[in-house]
Amino acid sequence: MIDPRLITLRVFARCGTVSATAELTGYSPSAVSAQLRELQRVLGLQLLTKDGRGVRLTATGRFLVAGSDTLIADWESLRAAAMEAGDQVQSRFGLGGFSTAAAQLLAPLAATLRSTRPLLEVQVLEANPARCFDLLVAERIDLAVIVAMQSNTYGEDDPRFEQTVLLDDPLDVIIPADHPLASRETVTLEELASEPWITEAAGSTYHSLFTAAFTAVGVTPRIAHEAVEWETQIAFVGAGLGVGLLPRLAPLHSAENVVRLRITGKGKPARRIVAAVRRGSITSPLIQESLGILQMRANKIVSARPEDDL
Amino acid sequence: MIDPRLITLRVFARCGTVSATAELTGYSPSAVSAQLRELQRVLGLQLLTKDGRGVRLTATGRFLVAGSDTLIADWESLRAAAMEAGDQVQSRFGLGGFSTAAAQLLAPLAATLRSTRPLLEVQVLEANPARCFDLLVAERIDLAVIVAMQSNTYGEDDPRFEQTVLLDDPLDVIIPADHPLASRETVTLEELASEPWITEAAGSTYHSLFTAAFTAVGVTPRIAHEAVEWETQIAFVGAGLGVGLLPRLAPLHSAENVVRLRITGKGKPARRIVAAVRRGSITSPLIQESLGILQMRANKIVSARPEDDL
DNA sequence: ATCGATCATGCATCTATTGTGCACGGTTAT
DNA sequence: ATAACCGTGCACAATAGATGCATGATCGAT
Repeated sequence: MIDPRLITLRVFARCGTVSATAELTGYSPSAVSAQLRELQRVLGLQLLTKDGRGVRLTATGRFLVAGSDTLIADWESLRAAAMEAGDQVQSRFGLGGFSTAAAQLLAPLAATLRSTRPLLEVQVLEANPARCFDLLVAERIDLAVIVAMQSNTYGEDDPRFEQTVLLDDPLDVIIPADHPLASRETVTLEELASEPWITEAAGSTYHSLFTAAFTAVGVTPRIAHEAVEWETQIAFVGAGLGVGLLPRLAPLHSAENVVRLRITGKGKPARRIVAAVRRGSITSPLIQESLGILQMRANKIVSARPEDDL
Repeated sequence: MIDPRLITLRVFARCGTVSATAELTGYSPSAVSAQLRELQRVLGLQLLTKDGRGVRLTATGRFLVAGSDTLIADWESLRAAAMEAGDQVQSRFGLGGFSTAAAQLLAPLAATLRSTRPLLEVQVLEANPARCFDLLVAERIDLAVIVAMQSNTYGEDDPRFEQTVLLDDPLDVIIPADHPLASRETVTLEELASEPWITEAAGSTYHSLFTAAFTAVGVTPRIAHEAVEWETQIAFVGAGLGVGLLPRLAPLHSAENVVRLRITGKGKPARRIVAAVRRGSITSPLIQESLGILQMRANKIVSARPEDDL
């Protein structure tokens, strides 16, 4: 309902370049350029200035973008209230999420929605957390499921988003099936301190989670191997190369030679899974229903494993 | 910046029929119909129902329209602030007003703006007060100058408009030049109680002003003739057919055989001239400038006449 | 300093949206 | 019953808007 050109401007304010804006919004760079030019013309305002080989927001532009936060939120709020009052939902619904979250939570959600609301057009986009927020601003998606990290999570008071904790996804240990501890039901990180560890590449989303878990118990683990995907990591463990941490949400499938154990003791690492929506839209019936489904699904998976796993 | 289809819906909410909405917005009825249909489709909401040979807002529709008031006001407010911050003004500016107000106040304003801001596209629409408010909602005009009446003025708290009093335009008496009182500078209504009066048709905008003036002094005037335009009324007075009331803003031009006298005594009738804008836009530089010009112009005219007149 | 990469924008082209005009069906009032 | 009115569907036209490529400008690296 808000002029798409203003949305484009807001996306530009986030990413700073026309090309990136084009990529995020799904337009071509020319279209973004034309839209921004047209926006300035119709408002009679100079919003952009040349800056090197790129363009940059003017003070007026920044002012407009900042002020538009409440405008967008108000619209979302109004739309949500109208949906609720009319007992109807929108025709399109975009979901975004990262890796395991997307696979384990979003896919079932999308499937459920498709069956309960056949005429609803559901679209799922896999994207990392930062991009998810961009996609929310760009209105490509309406709901994002992300792993909360200091780097990507926004404050409670961010005027653009509203976030609700879905669950704290505990990290389990995966060890080779022939490992001495494999028959145990739970372990502590201290017991595994001297093991060779398999983790993600330093700087990746989950690596900081890994280090945080061990600094909590005062142990410095030895990193033997690095993997990018969970599947790879699991395979490494299965091959006896070491042990690793695996979020409970991540499925083991029926990997041979690998056992999942719960962690006990004072170091109980977990990653926080958060749902983010555009501010104001949280009361929308479809969002509410989706959050319920996600939460139910998440709790079921977390409480079920590892007993029922494999 | 707000989707024009929502504006169309808001206009429809005011006037109730597609045809009237089309006339007000400048679209064809088919276009309005298509816009409303499209709006419902994209929102996934049913906003209209068939009602006899017309259509009517659903509860959801009314809800949406009511809620959109603040949205529009927020946008106007933001735009005004951005204009102010950027020290720039919009490229188009629509003015609306009624009869003498339009002629005496808006025309000079438009002329001034045209000269001081050559690249600003100024448009003036003559329309009665009620229509002016419709045109404001339809965003055909941005500023309206109207004569305040209980019937057309809206409360201070109306979420759609903001109104500021420009001036109280006093009513003068016009009498034939050969009338015994013609050499006087001021008269009271009581002195003219027995004169044959010339007024507007009963039920017209100014007729109630006429009656209100006399009820205030407890006199029941004899209405001899009725005219629709000021010019006609002045001609009647010039022909010696009676006396009449003329707002000071209305020019006598250099009508032969007619004299304008100020009214003294406890019955000092006046009509209130009000400027109305969409809520939120009042702080816009262009609006502020226009209000200043209008006020100055109005005060000059009111204080100058009738001495400098003819 | 040169070359390549990146970025924004203008232009020609095409597409798709959107408005118009007319005709039709349904409803109300005379 | 007839006429007036209202809203809507359809064919057509106009306009807005997106694309892809080319261009110019800037920055970084060799």
